[in-house]
Amino acid sequence: MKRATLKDVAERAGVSKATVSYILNNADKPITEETRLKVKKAMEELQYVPNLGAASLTSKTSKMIGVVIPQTEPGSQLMFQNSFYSEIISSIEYHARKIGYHILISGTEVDESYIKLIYERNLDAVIAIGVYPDEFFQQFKKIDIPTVLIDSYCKDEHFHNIRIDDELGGYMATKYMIEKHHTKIGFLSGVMKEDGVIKKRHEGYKRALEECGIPYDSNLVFEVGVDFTSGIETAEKIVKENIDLTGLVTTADVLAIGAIKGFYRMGKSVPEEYSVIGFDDLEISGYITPGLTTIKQDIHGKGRCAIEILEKALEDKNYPKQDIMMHFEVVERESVRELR
Amino acid sequence: MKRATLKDVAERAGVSKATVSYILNNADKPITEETRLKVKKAMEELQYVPNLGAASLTSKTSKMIGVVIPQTEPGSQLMFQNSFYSEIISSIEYHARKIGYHILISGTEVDESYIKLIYERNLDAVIAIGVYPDEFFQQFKKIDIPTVLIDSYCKDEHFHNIRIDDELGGYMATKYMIEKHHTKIGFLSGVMKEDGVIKKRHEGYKRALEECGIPYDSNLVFEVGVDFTSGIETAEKIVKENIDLTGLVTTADVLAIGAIKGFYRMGKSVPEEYSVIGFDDLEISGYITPGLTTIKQDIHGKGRCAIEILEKALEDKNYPKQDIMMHFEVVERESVRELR
DNA sequence: ATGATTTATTTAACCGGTTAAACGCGCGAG
DNA sequence: CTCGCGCGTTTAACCGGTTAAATAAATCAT
Repeated sequence: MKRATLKDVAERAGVSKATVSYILNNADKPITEETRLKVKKAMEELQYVPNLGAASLTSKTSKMIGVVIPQTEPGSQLMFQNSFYSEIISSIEYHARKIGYHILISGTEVDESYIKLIYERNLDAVIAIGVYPDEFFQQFKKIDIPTVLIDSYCKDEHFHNIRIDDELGGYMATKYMIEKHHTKIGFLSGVMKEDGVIKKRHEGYKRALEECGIPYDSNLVFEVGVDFTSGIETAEKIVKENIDLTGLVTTADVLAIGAIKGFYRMGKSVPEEYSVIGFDDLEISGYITPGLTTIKQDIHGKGRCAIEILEKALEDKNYPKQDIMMHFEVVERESVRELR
Repeated sequence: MKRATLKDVAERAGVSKATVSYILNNADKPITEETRLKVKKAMEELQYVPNLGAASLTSKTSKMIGVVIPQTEPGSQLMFQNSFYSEIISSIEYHARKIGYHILISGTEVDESYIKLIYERNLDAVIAIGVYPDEFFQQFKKIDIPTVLIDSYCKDEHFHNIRIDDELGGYMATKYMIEKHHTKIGFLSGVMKEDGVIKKRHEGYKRALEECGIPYDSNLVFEVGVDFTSGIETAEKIVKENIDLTGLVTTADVLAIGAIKGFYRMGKSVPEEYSVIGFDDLEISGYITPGLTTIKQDIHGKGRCAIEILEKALEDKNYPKQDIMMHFEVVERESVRELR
């Protein structure tokens, strides 16, 4: 009652293992229709399922793609602190499955041990989401497998890149506030890393202000963490310290949602007293009250695109490195009020 | 510049492959400290990383655990429609990693192809979250690997089970409403399956009503889907049709959040005009406005517990089947108002 | 001193596939 | 009639480990 192997199939069909293997992989070998049928029948009868692990031993391809996401808090149990990750991973998994790959998600602390995972499991490709220390990318360069970086701002042409024009995103969000006649606009973000997503958005924020003749005030910039709590605390601080602003541009929906909560806790309401604009457009953002006005990224598109690139790169070693810029747009809901 | 294999290590250390293998696996074999050191040194120098795929060929253990989640919408790209899944998976991944396992998440449509995944990848164990058709469990019984069912209500003693007392959960939520002096209490849930989670909670809802002398009214029971939209639509319907209730007991936070949105859209506010209680306590639930009063499940505990069971079951084939009942409690926030 | 044990290590078969090379065969060309 | 060739299939080595069994050396009991 044991599980059938390729050998069993071969014996039952009265052919050699090689023939079965060729048929299994639709290899480019001449096979009689008759033999093919015999073998297919045997597979059917034995309910044969190939052992991918064994196959990968010689074929050197595991049909698995690694997905790396940053571990903000080392040792944290929460892999998906930010729904952005779960949404993008949903999409990656879906499209990977369509082309016969499985994904292996790494909640690994970012260190050599991730490279280890690639070796251990013989991963065929990697998708890394987010910003990492340069050293991390150096390690990846050594292993020569197709790698897609999403939102990384790594300039190395050794990798495929998918990102958005973050500067423009920051600009658009700020501009939107200004169009609603806000002039005292804060900027709430995670910590800015050199050449990171957040820094770019911050530049866009500054450009929009400048363009409209609004002086930049560093007291209105809040560099915290990318989580609900940071949003709450900042909003509370704004109210408590009576910081003079009416609009808040944020770099993540979780920050915006937190800020709304913080204002509310201090007895202030959104958008009546404070306007808030998010970034990402998480699924939840349309369902909170008030609905969050935000910069909608095509999160699912990013996942799909990553797999599309890998599909080509996996079959053609010389597939040129891609640098994809995704589209985004403002979605208007209720968290920003038009002044006057 | 190729990657080192066990054979390379053996040669460099001047011992046989077997010795290296024994050392690698901390096998219960007598090995001189001297040899061990030599081998460790060689591994170090060659930066040896074992190939788990090759190992699993003979050892029959892949060090991978499959995680199945229900695909509500067939063909849906969204694997984590409900954050409940991403939260529990975070926890599973974290604890699995601690004991040296990786997880393989299946967004597979639930059919024979999942069983196929188990075979293909030689999975060592499976964790299935949610309710499935009986036929699905029958398939799992055939493959003899440790299986933990979370929230399944499958009575088969062939599996380990982790769940909560859903009847009591429904009861507590309803009772809570009643204690706040609500008497017209609706029940908003996903579709009830025979012996499913929702049915049990519904029974608890009825028991609480009965116990307090409140007549059960099937017009106040809304069996929809477990998603934001269903929540919104139901709330809108309640207002539009002027259905007479002041409190809404829901079976999921996403439903509750949707309902709050729906009420708001119809110009009604929570908790002033309608009180809503959720179920799960997702991370977001504490951060929306108003904060969601809900039945807090120990989501992370469920994940941890699943891995704890598997750890034991994997090392002891005769480890008895567990049936764990997790704890839960009401967390009070702002979505329920005390009447009068 | 001898046989029995124990300790440390090696041998070699095996896991379930893949794949380069070899093989037998029928057929058309010379 | 023989040679060369393409077709369909098989042979056998190999991938990178594991592990039962064998072996060699050291320790012990008698």
